[in-house]
Amino acid sequence: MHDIKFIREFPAAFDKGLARRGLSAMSAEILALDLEWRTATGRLQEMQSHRNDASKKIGQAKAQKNEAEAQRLMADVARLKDEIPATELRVREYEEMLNERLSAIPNLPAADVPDGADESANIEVRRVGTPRGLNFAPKQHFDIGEALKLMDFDAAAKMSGARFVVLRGQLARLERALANFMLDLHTQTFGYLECVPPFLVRDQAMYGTAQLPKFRDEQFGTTNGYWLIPTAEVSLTNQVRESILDEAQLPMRFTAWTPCFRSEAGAAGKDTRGMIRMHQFSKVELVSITTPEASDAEHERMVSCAEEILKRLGLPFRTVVLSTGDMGFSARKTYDIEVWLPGQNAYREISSCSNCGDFQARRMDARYRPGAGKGTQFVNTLNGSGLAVGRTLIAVLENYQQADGTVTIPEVLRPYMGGLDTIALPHAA
RNA sequence: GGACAGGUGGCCGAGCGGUUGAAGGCGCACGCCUGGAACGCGUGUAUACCCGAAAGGGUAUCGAGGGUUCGAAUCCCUCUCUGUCCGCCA
Repeated sequence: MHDIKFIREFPAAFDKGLARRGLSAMSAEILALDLEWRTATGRLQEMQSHRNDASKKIGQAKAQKNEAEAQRLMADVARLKDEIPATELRVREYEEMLNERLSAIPNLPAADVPDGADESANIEVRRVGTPRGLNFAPKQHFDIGEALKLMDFDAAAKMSGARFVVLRGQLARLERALANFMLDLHTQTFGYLECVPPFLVRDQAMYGTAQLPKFRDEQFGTTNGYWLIPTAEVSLTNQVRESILDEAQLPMRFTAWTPCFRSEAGAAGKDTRGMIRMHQFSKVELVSITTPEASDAEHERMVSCAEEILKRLGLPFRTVVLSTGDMGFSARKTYDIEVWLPGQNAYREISSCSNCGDFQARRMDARYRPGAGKGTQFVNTLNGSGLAVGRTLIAVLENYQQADGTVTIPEVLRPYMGGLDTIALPHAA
Protein backbone atom coordinates (compact mmCIF):
# COMPACT_ATOMS: atom_id res chain seq x y z
CA MET A 1 0.00 0.00 0.00
CA HIS A 2 1.26 3.40 -0.87
CA ASP A 3 1.46 6.35 1.45
CA ILE A 4 -1.00 8.97 0.24
CA LYS A 5 1.10 11.63 1.95
CA PHE A 6 4.09 10.65 -0.13
CA ILE A 7 2.02 10.95 -3.30
CA ARG A 8 0.75 14.37 -2.23
CA GLU A 9 4.23 15.57 -1.52
CA PHE A 10 6.15 13.95 -4.37
CA PRO A 11 3.71 13.17 -7.18
CA ALA A 12 6.43 13.34 -9.81
CA ALA A 13 8.64 10.85 -7.98
CA PHE A 14 5.66 8.54 -7.58
CA ASP A 15 4.87 8.62 -11.29
CA LYS A 16 8.50 8.14 -12.14
CA GLY A 17 8.61 5.00 -10.00
CA LEU A 18 5.51 3.69 -11.78
CA ALA A 19 7.09 4.46 -15.14
CA ARG A 20 10.10 2.34 -14.20
CA ARG A 21 7.64 -0.49 -13.66
CA GLY A 22 6.14 0.15 -17.07
CA LEU A 23 2.99 1.75 -15.67
CA SER A 24 1.40 5.01 -16.67
CA ALA A 25 1.21 8.03 -14.38
CA MET A 26 -1.51 7.88 -11.73
CA SER A 27 -0.77 10.66 -9.30
CA ALA A 28 -3.10 13.23 -10.87
CA GLU A 29 -6.08 10.92 -10.75
CA ILE A 30 -5.28 9.77 -7.23
CA LEU A 31 -4.78 13.27 -5.93
CA ALA A 32 -8.08 14.40 -7.45
CA LEU A 33 -9.80 11.61 -5.55
CA ASP A 34 -7.84 12.52 -2.45
CA LEU A 35 -8.97 16.12 -2.68
CA GLU A 36 -12.61 15.05 -2.94
CA TRP A 37 -12.13 12.93 0.12
CA ARG A 38 -10.45 15.65 2.12
CA THR A 39 -13.11 18.20 1.21
CA ALA A 40 -15.90 15.87 2.25
CA THR A 41 -14.03 14.96 5.43
CA GLY A 42 -13.63 18.60 6.34
CA ARG A 43 -17.31 19.23 5.87
CA LEU A 44 -18.26 16.20 7.90
CA GLN A 45 -15.99 17.12 10.77
CA GLU A 46 -17.41 20.64 10.85
CA MET A 47 -20.91 19.27 11.22
CA GLN A 48 -19.86 16.79 13.87
CA SER A 49 -18.12 19.52 15.79
CA HIS A 50 -21.27 21.62 15.67
CA ARG A 51 -23.37 18.69 16.84
CA ASN A 52 -21.01 17.79 19.69
CA ASP A 53 -21.03 21.38 20.83
CA ALA A 54 -24.81 21.57 20.86
CA SER A 55 -25.15 18.22 22.59
CA LYS A 56 -22.86 19.38 25.33
CA LYS A 57 -24.94 22.48 25.86
CA ILE A 58 -28.13 20.43 25.90
CA GLY A 59 -26.62 18.36 28.66
CA GLN A 60 -25.82 21.46 30.64
CA ALA A 61 -29.27 22.96 30.09
CA LYS A 62 -30.93 19.75 31.24
CA ALA A 63 -28.70 19.65 34.29
CA GLN A 64 -29.90 23.15 35.14
CA LYS A 65 -33.51 22.12 34.52
CA ASN A 66 -33.68 24.67 31.71
CA GLU A 67 -36.03 22.61 29.58
CA ALA A 68 -36.94 25.46 27.21
CA GLU A 69 -33.31 26.12 26.33
CA ALA A 70 -32.72 22.40 25.81
CA GLN A 71 -35.65 22.16 23.43
CA ARG A 72 -34.41 25.14 21.48
CA LEU A 73 -30.94 23.63 21.06
CA MET A 74 -32.37 20.27 20.06
CA ALA A 75 -34.38 21.87 17.30
CA ASP A 76 -31.34 23.78 16.18
CA VAL A 77 -29.29 20.64 15.74
CA ALA A 78 -32.07 18.53 14.25
CA ARG A 79 -31.29 19.31 10.63
CA LEU A 80 -27.79 17.86 11.03
CA LYS A 81 -29.52 14.52 11.47
CA ASP A 82 -30.07 14.29 7.74
CA GLU A 83 -26.86 15.80 6.54
CA ILE A 84 -24.37 13.94 8.69
CA PRO A 85 -25.23 10.39 7.54
CA ALA A 86 -25.24 11.48 3.90
CA THR A 87 -21.86 13.12 4.21
CA GLU A 88 -20.52 10.18 6.15
CA LEU A 89 -21.54 7.92 3.32
CA ARG A 90 -19.82 10.13 0.78
CA VAL A 91 -16.60 10.18 2.82
CA ARG A 92 -16.66 6.41 3.05
CA GLU A 93 -17.22 6.02 -0.67
CA TYR A 94 -14.24 8.20 -1.50
CA GLU A 95 -12.18 6.33 1.05
CA GLU A 96 -13.07 3.01 -0.50
CA MET A 97 -12.33 4.22 -4.00
CA LEU A 98 -8.99 5.54 -2.88
CA ASN A 99 -8.09 2.35 -1.03
CA GLU A 100 -9.15 0.19 -3.93
CA ARG A 101 -7.02 2.25 -6.23
CA LEU A 102 -3.97 2.33 -3.98
CA SER A 103 -4.07 -1.33 -3.03
CA ALA A 104 -3.82 -2.39 -6.67
CA ILE A 105 -0.61 -0.46 -7.34
CA PRO A 106 2.66 -2.33 -6.96
CA ASN A 107 5.53 -1.16 -4.80
CA LEU A 108 7.98 1.34 -6.27
CA PRO A 109 11.39 -0.06 -7.21
CA ALA A 110 14.44 0.88 -5.16
CA ALA A 111 16.89 3.29 -6.75
CA ASP A 112 19.53 0.62 -7.44
CA VAL A 113 17.19 -1.81 -9.23
CA PRO A 114 18.01 -2.10 -12.94
CA ASP A 115 15.35 -0.82 -15.31
CA GLY A 116 13.95 -3.25 -17.82
CA ALA A 117 10.81 -4.77 -19.22
CA ASP A 118 11.39 -8.39 -18.20
CA GLU A 119 13.88 -10.99 -17.02
CA SER A 120 16.23 -10.26 -19.89
CA ALA A 121 17.22 -7.10 -18.03
CA ASN A 122 18.09 -8.94 -14.83
CA ILE A 123 21.70 -8.56 -13.80
CA GLU A 124 23.86 -11.40 -12.56
CA VAL A 125 25.64 -10.31 -9.40
CA ARG A 126 27.64 -13.46 -8.73
CA ARG A 127 28.14 -17.03 -9.81
CA VAL A 128 29.27 -19.66 -7.34
CA GLY A 129 30.52 -23.16 -8.05
CA THR A 130 31.12 -24.78 -11.42
CA PRO A 131 28.89 -27.42 -12.94
CA ARG A 132 30.52 -30.79 -12.51
CA GLY A 133 31.63 -32.25 -15.81
CA LEU A 134 29.65 -35.36 -16.62
CA ASN A 135 31.01 -38.00 -18.96
CA PHE A 136 27.50 -39.12 -19.89
CA ALA A 137 24.31 -37.40 -21.03
CA PRO A 138 22.67 -35.99 -17.91
CA LYS A 139 19.05 -36.96 -17.33
CA GLN A 140 16.32 -34.70 -16.11
CA HIS A 141 15.12 -35.21 -12.55
CA PHE A 142 11.88 -36.93 -13.52
CA ASP A 143 13.69 -39.55 -15.54
CA ILE A 144 16.05 -40.18 -12.66
CA GLY A 145 13.25 -40.32 -10.10
CA GLU A 146 10.96 -42.51 -12.15
CA ALA A 147 13.78 -44.91 -13.01
CA LEU A 148 14.46 -45.24 -9.30
CA LYS A 149 10.72 -45.95 -8.83
CA LEU A 150 10.61 -43.30 -6.14
CA MET A 151 8.81 -40.53 -8.04
CA ASP A 152 5.30 -41.27 -9.31
CA PHE A 153 3.39 -38.70 -11.34
CA ASP A 154 0.81 -41.19 -12.57
CA ALA A 155 -0.33 -42.19 -9.12
CA ALA A 156 -0.63 -38.53 -8.15
CA ALA A 157 -2.56 -37.71 -11.34
CA LYS A 158 -5.15 -40.38 -10.60
CA MET A 159 -6.16 -38.74 -7.38
CA SER A 160 -5.28 -35.09 -7.97
CA GLY A 161 -4.67 -34.47 -11.66
CA ALA A 162 -1.76 -32.61 -13.18
CA ARG A 163 0.98 -30.83 -11.25
CA PHE A 164 1.10 -33.26 -8.34
CA VAL A 165 3.59 -35.96 -7.47
CA VAL A 166 4.10 -38.77 -5.02
CA LEU A 167 7.59 -39.22 -3.63
CA ARG A 168 8.42 -42.48 -1.98
CA GLY A 169 11.15 -44.19 -0.03
CA GLN A 170 14.52 -42.47 -0.05
CA LEU A 171 13.21 -39.57 -2.15
CA ALA A 172 10.48 -38.88 0.38
CA ARG A 173 13.15 -39.04 3.02
CA LEU A 174 15.42 -36.77 0.99
CA GLU A 175 12.73 -34.11 0.95
CA ARG A 176 12.50 -34.29 4.73
CA ALA A 177 16.28 -34.38 5.08
CA LEU A 178 16.67 -31.23 2.97
CA ALA A 179 14.08 -29.37 4.98
CA ASN A 180 15.68 -30.40 8.27
CA PHE A 181 19.12 -29.44 7.03
CA MET A 182 17.84 -26.02 5.96
CA LEU A 183 15.95 -25.38 9.19
CA ASP A 184 18.91 -26.41 11.31
CA LEU A 185 21.24 -24.06 9.50
CA HIS A 186 18.86 -21.11 9.61
CA THR A 187 17.95 -21.57 13.25
CA GLN A 188 21.30 -22.63 14.69
CA THR A 189 23.70 -20.59 12.59
CA PHE A 190 21.69 -17.63 11.35
CA GLY A 191 19.41 -16.94 14.29
CA TYR A 192 16.00 -17.43 12.67
CA LEU A 193 13.18 -18.48 14.97
CA GLU A 194 11.49 -21.66 13.78
CA CYS A 195 7.71 -21.42 13.50
CA VAL A 196 4.87 -23.77 12.68
CA PRO A 197 2.28 -21.30 11.40
CA PRO A 198 -1.24 -21.76 10.03
CA PHE A 199 -1.48 -23.05 6.46
CA LEU A 200 -4.99 -21.62 6.15
CA VAL A 201 -5.49 -17.89 6.54
CA ARG A 202 -8.22 -15.30 6.24
CA ASP A 203 -8.67 -12.58 3.64
CA GLN A 204 -6.99 -9.89 5.69
CA ALA A 205 -3.76 -11.86 5.99
CA MET A 206 -3.64 -12.39 2.24
CA TYR A 207 -4.39 -8.73 1.77
CA GLY A 208 -1.60 -7.82 4.19
CA THR A 209 1.12 -9.47 2.16
CA ALA A 210 -0.65 -8.38 -1.05
CA GLN A 211 -1.74 -11.70 -2.56
CA LEU A 212 -5.15 -10.03 -2.41
CA PRO A 213 -6.92 -8.29 -3.97
CA LYS A 214 -4.96 -8.55 -7.20
CA PHE A 215 -3.89 -12.18 -7.35
CA ARG A 216 -7.04 -13.97 -6.31
CA ASP A 217 -6.86 -16.27 -9.35
CA GLU A 218 -3.50 -17.65 -8.32
CA GLN A 219 -4.75 -18.83 -4.95
CA PHE A 220 -6.66 -21.81 -3.66
CA GLY A 221 -9.51 -20.90 -1.33
CA THR A 222 -11.77 -23.08 0.76
CA THR A 223 -15.54 -22.98 0.53
CA ASN A 224 -15.79 -21.40 3.96
CA GLY A 225 -13.57 -18.40 3.52
CA TYR A 226 -10.03 -19.58 4.14
CA TRP A 227 -7.09 -19.40 1.75
CA LEU A 228 -4.35 -22.00 1.48
CA ILE A 229 -1.07 -20.19 1.81
CA PRO A 230 0.88 -19.87 -1.46
CA THR A 231 4.00 -19.34 0.65
CA ALA A 232 4.81 -19.19 4.36
CA GLU A 233 5.65 -15.53 3.77
CA VAL A 234 1.95 -14.93 4.37
CA SER A 235 1.76 -16.61 7.77
CA LEU A 236 5.19 -15.59 8.98
CA THR A 237 4.89 -11.94 8.04
CA ASN A 238 1.36 -11.58 9.35
CA GLN A 239 2.55 -12.57 12.81
CA VAL A 240 3.28 -8.88 13.43
CA ARG A 241 0.12 -7.49 11.85
CA GLU A 242 -1.79 -4.87 13.84
CA SER A 243 0.94 -4.51 16.40
CA ILE A 244 3.36 -1.90 17.66
CA LEU A 245 6.78 -3.38 18.40
CA ASP A 246 9.64 -1.93 20.39
CA GLU A 247 12.68 -1.07 18.33
CA ALA A 248 14.71 -3.28 20.68
CA GLN A 249 12.74 -6.30 19.43
CA LEU A 250 13.99 -5.76 15.90
CA PRO A 251 15.12 -7.39 13.78
CA MET A 252 12.75 -10.35 14.11
CA ARG A 253 13.76 -13.34 12.02
CA PHE A 254 11.32 -16.17 11.36
CA THR A 255 11.63 -19.40 9.44
CA ALA A 256 9.15 -22.19 8.70
CA TRP A 257 8.92 -25.31 6.59
CA THR A 258 5.45 -25.42 5.11
CA PRO A 259 3.54 -26.69 2.15
CA CYS A 260 2.67 -24.03 -0.43
CA PHE A 261 -0.36 -24.10 -2.70
CA ARG A 262 -0.58 -22.30 -6.01
CA SER A 263 -3.13 -22.58 -8.78
CA GLU A 264 -0.49 -21.70 -11.39
CA ALA A 265 -3.16 -19.91 -13.39
CA GLY A 266 -1.46 -18.33 -16.35
CA ALA A 267 1.35 -20.87 -16.31
CA ALA A 268 -0.44 -23.28 -18.60
CA GLY A 269 2.05 -25.15 -20.73
CA LYS A 270 5.04 -24.07 -18.63
CA ASP A 271 7.17 -26.75 -17.01
CA THR A 272 4.51 -29.36 -17.54
CA ARG A 273 6.83 -32.30 -17.03
CA GLY A 274 8.42 -33.09 -13.72
CA MET A 275 8.12 -31.37 -10.39
CA ILE A 276 9.44 -27.92 -11.20
CA ARG A 277 6.00 -26.35 -11.07
CA MET A 278 3.49 -28.05 -8.79
CA HIS A 279 0.16 -27.05 -7.27
CA GLN A 280 1.64 -28.14 -3.96
CA PHE A 281 5.25 -27.96 -2.91
CA SER A 282 7.19 -27.48 0.27
CA LYS A 283 9.45 -24.61 1.05
CA VAL A 284 11.57 -23.35 3.91
CA GLU A 285 10.80 -19.67 4.15
CA LEU A 286 12.74 -16.83 5.75
CA VAL A 287 11.06 -13.63 6.95
CA SER A 288 12.65 -10.62 8.61
CA ILE A 289 10.98 -7.66 10.29
CA THR A 290 13.32 -4.68 10.57
CA THR A 291 13.60 -0.94 10.81
CA PRO A 292 13.76 0.99 7.52
CA GLU A 293 17.42 1.79 8.19
CA ALA A 294 18.37 -1.86 8.62
CA SER A 295 16.41 -3.45 5.80
CA ASP A 296 18.93 -3.16 2.98
CA ALA A 297 21.65 -4.83 5.03
CA GLU A 298 19.14 -7.44 6.21
CA HIS A 299 18.28 -8.14 2.58
CA GLU A 300 21.90 -8.90 1.72
CA ARG A 301 22.18 -11.04 4.82
CA MET A 302 19.06 -13.01 3.90
CA VAL A 303 20.35 -13.75 0.41
CA SER A 304 23.62 -14.97 1.87
CA CYS A 305 21.72 -17.29 4.25
CA ALA A 306 19.89 -18.84 1.32
CA GLU A 307 23.08 -19.10 -0.73
CA GLU A 308 24.84 -20.86 2.13
CA ILE A 309 22.43 -23.78 1.77
CA LEU A 310 23.47 -24.27 -1.84
CA LYS A 311 27.16 -23.85 -1.02
CA ARG A 312 27.00 -26.54 1.62
CA LEU A 313 25.08 -28.84 -0.69
CA GLY A 314 27.73 -28.27 -3.34
CA LEU A 315 25.20 -27.05 -5.88
CA PRO A 316 26.38 -24.47 -8.44
CA PHE A 317 24.25 -21.35 -8.62
CA ARG A 318 24.12 -17.77 -9.67
CA THR A 319 22.43 -14.82 -8.04
CA VAL A 320 20.65 -12.19 -10.08
CA VAL A 321 19.03 -8.91 -9.16
CA LEU A 322 15.64 -8.65 -10.84
CA SER A 323 14.88 -5.77 -13.15
CA THR A 324 11.94 -3.47 -12.53
CA GLY A 325 9.87 -5.43 -15.04
CA ASP A 326 10.47 -8.84 -13.42
CA MET A 327 9.88 -7.95 -9.77
CA GLY A 328 6.87 -9.09 -7.80
CA PHE A 329 4.08 -6.80 -6.68
CA SER A 330 5.24 -6.08 -3.12
CA ALA A 331 8.97 -5.86 -3.72
CA ARG A 332 11.13 -2.80 -3.91
CA LYS A 333 14.12 -4.99 -4.71
CA THR A 334 14.49 -8.71 -5.34
CA TYR A 335 17.35 -11.17 -5.70
CA ASP A 336 16.69 -14.50 -7.33
CA ILE A 337 19.02 -17.41 -6.76
CA GLU A 338 19.16 -19.81 -9.67
CA VAL A 339 20.56 -23.31 -9.28
CA TRP A 340 22.31 -25.21 -12.02
CA LEU A 341 20.28 -28.07 -13.49
CA PRO A 342 22.46 -30.28 -15.72
CA GLY A 343 19.42 -32.12 -17.08
CA GLN A 344 17.99 -28.85 -18.36
CA ASN A 345 21.40 -27.37 -19.05
CA ALA A 346 20.14 -24.19 -17.42
CA TYR A 347 20.02 -22.16 -14.23
CA ARG A 348 16.57 -22.29 -12.68
CA GLU A 349 15.05 -20.22 -9.88
CA ILE A 350 15.31 -21.88 -6.48
CA SER A 351 14.96 -18.85 -4.23
CA SER A 352 13.61 -15.34 -4.40
CA CYS A 353 14.51 -12.83 -1.69
CA SER A 354 12.61 -9.56 -1.57
CA ASN A 355 12.79 -6.39 0.42
CA CYS A 356 9.25 -5.03 0.60
CA GLY A 357 10.10 -1.86 2.49
CA ASP A 358 7.02 -0.65 4.39
CA PHE A 359 4.65 -1.70 1.60
CA GLN A 360 3.26 -4.76 3.40
CA ALA A 361 3.57 -3.14 6.82
CA ARG A 362 1.08 -0.45 5.81
CA ARG A 363 -1.37 -3.06 4.67
CA MET A 364 -0.93 -5.04 7.88
CA ASP A 365 -0.65 -2.00 10.15
CA ALA A 366 2.61 -3.30 11.60
CA ARG A 367 4.57 -0.58 13.34
CA TYR A 368 7.35 -0.05 15.83
CA ARG A 369 8.33 2.62 18.31
CA PRO A 370 11.72 4.10 17.52
CA GLY A 371 13.93 4.09 20.60
CA ALA A 372 14.61 7.78 20.19
CA GLY A 373 11.88 10.21 19.30
CA LYS A 374 8.12 10.02 19.55
CA GLY A 375 5.43 8.31 17.60
CA THR A 376 5.45 5.14 15.56
CA GLN A 377 6.82 4.06 12.21
CA PHE A 378 5.99 1.24 9.89
CA VAL A 379 8.38 -1.69 10.01
CA ASN A 380 10.06 -3.07 6.92
CA THR A 381 9.36 -6.63 5.85
CA LEU A 382 11.56 -9.01 3.91
CA ASN A 383 10.96 -12.51 2.73
CA GLY A 384 12.95 -15.14 0.92
CA SER A 385 13.00 -18.81 0.15
CA GLY A 386 15.68 -20.64 2.00
CA LEU A 387 15.04 -22.75 -0.11
CA ALA A 388 12.24 -24.23 -2.21
CA VAL A 389 12.61 -27.83 -1.05
CA GLY A 390 11.14 -29.55 -4.10
CA ARG A 391 13.40 -27.70 -6.47
CA THR A 392 16.39 -28.37 -4.23
CA LEU A 393 15.58 -32.05 -4.43
CA ILE A 394 15.52 -31.74 -8.21
CA ALA A 395 18.90 -30.03 -8.15
CA VAL A 396 20.41 -32.73 -5.96
CA LEU A 397 19.12 -35.46 -8.27
CA GLU A 398 20.43 -33.82 -11.42
CA ASN A 399 23.77 -32.64 -10.08
CA TYR A 400 24.58 -35.81 -8.15
CA GLN A 401 23.34 -38.34 -10.69
CA GLN A 402 25.72 -41.11 -11.72
CA ALA A 403 26.09 -42.90 -15.02
CA ASP A 404 24.47 -46.02 -13.55
CA GLY A 405 21.30 -44.17 -12.57
CA THR A 406 22.08 -43.93 -8.89
CA VAL A 407 22.32 -40.65 -7.02
CA THR A 408 25.07 -39.77 -4.57
CA ILE A 409 23.84 -38.05 -1.42
CA PRO A 410 25.68 -34.81 -0.60
CA GLU A 411 27.88 -35.17 2.50
CA VAL A 412 25.94 -32.66 4.60
CA LEU A 413 22.69 -34.56 4.10
CA ARG A 414 23.97 -37.98 5.08
CA PRO A 415 23.40 -37.49 8.82
CA TYR A 416 19.79 -36.69 7.92
CA MET A 417 19.54 -39.82 5.76
CA GLY A 418 20.63 -42.30 8.40
CA GLY A 419 24.16 -42.37 7.02
CA LEU A 420 23.06 -43.40 3.54
CA ASP A 421 25.46 -42.27 0.79
CA THR A 422 23.64 -43.37 -2.36
CA ILE A 423 20.08 -43.63 -3.58
CA ALA A 424 19.68 -46.64 -5.81
CA LEU A 425 16.85 -48.79 -7.15
CA PRO A 426 15.12 -50.52 -4.26
CA HIS A 427 16.08 -54.16 -4.16
CA ALA A 428 18.76 -53.46 -6.75
CA ALA A 429 21.71 -54.39 -4.61
C1' G B 1 -21.80 -28.82 17.95
C1' G B 2 -24.21 -27.31 23.09
C1' A B 3 -24.08 -24.04 27.67
C1' C B 4 -22.13 -20.08 30.14
C1' A B 5 -18.56 -15.82 30.87
C1' G B 6 -15.95 -12.04 28.77
C1' G B 7 -13.36 -8.35 25.07
C1' U B 8 -11.97 -0.68 27.96
C1' G B 9 -5.20 2.89 27.02
C1' G B 10 1.91 -0.23 26.88
C1' C B 11 -0.19 -3.55 31.03
C1' C B 12 -3.86 -4.35 35.18
C1' G B 13 -8.52 -2.39 36.24
C1' A B 14 -13.10 1.33 37.27
C1' G B 15 -16.97 3.24 34.60
C1' C B 16 -24.61 6.47 36.50
C1' G B 17 -26.94 7.65 28.55
C1' G B 18 -24.72 14.07 29.24
C1' U B 19 -18.37 18.68 30.73
C1' U B 20 -15.30 10.60 30.06
C1' G B 21 -10.01 10.35 25.81
C1' A B 22 -11.95 7.74 29.59
C1' A B 23 -11.09 7.18 37.49
C1' G B 24 -7.32 4.38 40.09
C1' G B 25 -2.91 1.46 39.91
C1' C B 26 1.49 -0.43 37.39
C1' G B 27 5.01 0.70 33.87
C1' C B 28 7.66 4.54 31.29
C1' A B 29 9.89 9.75 30.68
C1' C B 30 11.52 14.26 32.83
C1' G B 31 12.38 17.23 37.28
C1' C B 32 13.23 17.71 42.65
C1' C B 33 15.48 15.04 46.62
C1' U B 34 20.67 11.96 47.05
C1' G B 35 27.75 11.47 47.16
C1' G B 36 25.15 7.91 43.83
C1' A B 37 20.75 5.03 43.89
C1' A B 38 16.17 3.08 45.97
C1' C B 39 12.13 5.34 48.53
C1' G B 40 9.40 9.78 48.38
C1' C B 41 7.38 14.18 45.94
C1' G B 42 5.97 16.82 41.39
C1' U B 43 4.93 16.94 36.17
C1' G B 44 3.95 14.34 31.88
C1' U B 45 2.75 9.97 29.31
C1' A B 46 -2.76 6.45 23.31
C1' U B 47 -3.52 5.93 17.99
C1' A B 48 -5.07 7.52 13.24
C1' C B 49 -6.78 11.27 10.21
C1' C B 50 -8.16 16.54 8.75
C1' C B 51 -6.93 21.99 8.98
C1' G B 52 -2.41 24.93 10.13
C1' A B 53 4.35 27.41 8.34
C1' A B 54 4.08 26.69 13.54
C1' A B 55 1.72 27.30 18.06
C1' G B 56 -2.52 25.12 18.09
C1' G B 57 -7.47 23.57 16.67
C1' G B 58 -10.88 19.73 15.02
C1' U B 59 -12.79 14.61 14.06
C1' A B 60 -12.82 9.50 15.01
C1' U B 61 -11.50 5.31 18.01
C1' C B 62 -13.56 1.59 24.77
C1' G B 63 -13.44 -6.20 19.75
C1' A B 64 -16.20 -5.12 14.57
C1' G B 65 -20.59 -3.48 12.11
C1' G B 66 -25.56 -1.71 12.40
C1' G B 67 -29.66 0.63 15.42
C1' U B 68 -32.15 3.88 19.29
C1' U B 69 -30.97 9.18 20.92
C1' C B 70 -29.97 16.08 20.44
C1' G B 71 -25.96 13.02 22.80
C1' A B 72 -23.69 5.88 23.54
C1' A B 73 -17.80 2.78 26.62
C1' U B 74 -22.78 2.72 28.96
C1' C B 75 -29.30 0.65 25.90
C1' C B 76 -30.85 -2.87 21.51
C1' C B 77 -29.44 -6.21 17.24
C1' U B 78 -25.84 -8.94 14.26
C1' C B 79 -21.03 -10.68 13.72
C1' U B 80 -16.25 -11.85 15.55
C1' C B 81 -12.47 -13.29 18.92
C1' U B 82 -10.97 -15.19 23.78
C1' G B 83 -11.84 -18.12 28.25
C1' U B 84 -14.45 -22.13 31.02
C1' C B 85 -17.49 -26.57 31.12
C1' C B 86 -19.96 -30.58 28.22
C1' G B 87 -20.02 -33.49 23.64
C1' C B 88 -17.16 -35.11 19.43
C1' C B 89 -12.38 -35.77 17.51
C1' A B 90 -6.31 -36.36 15.33
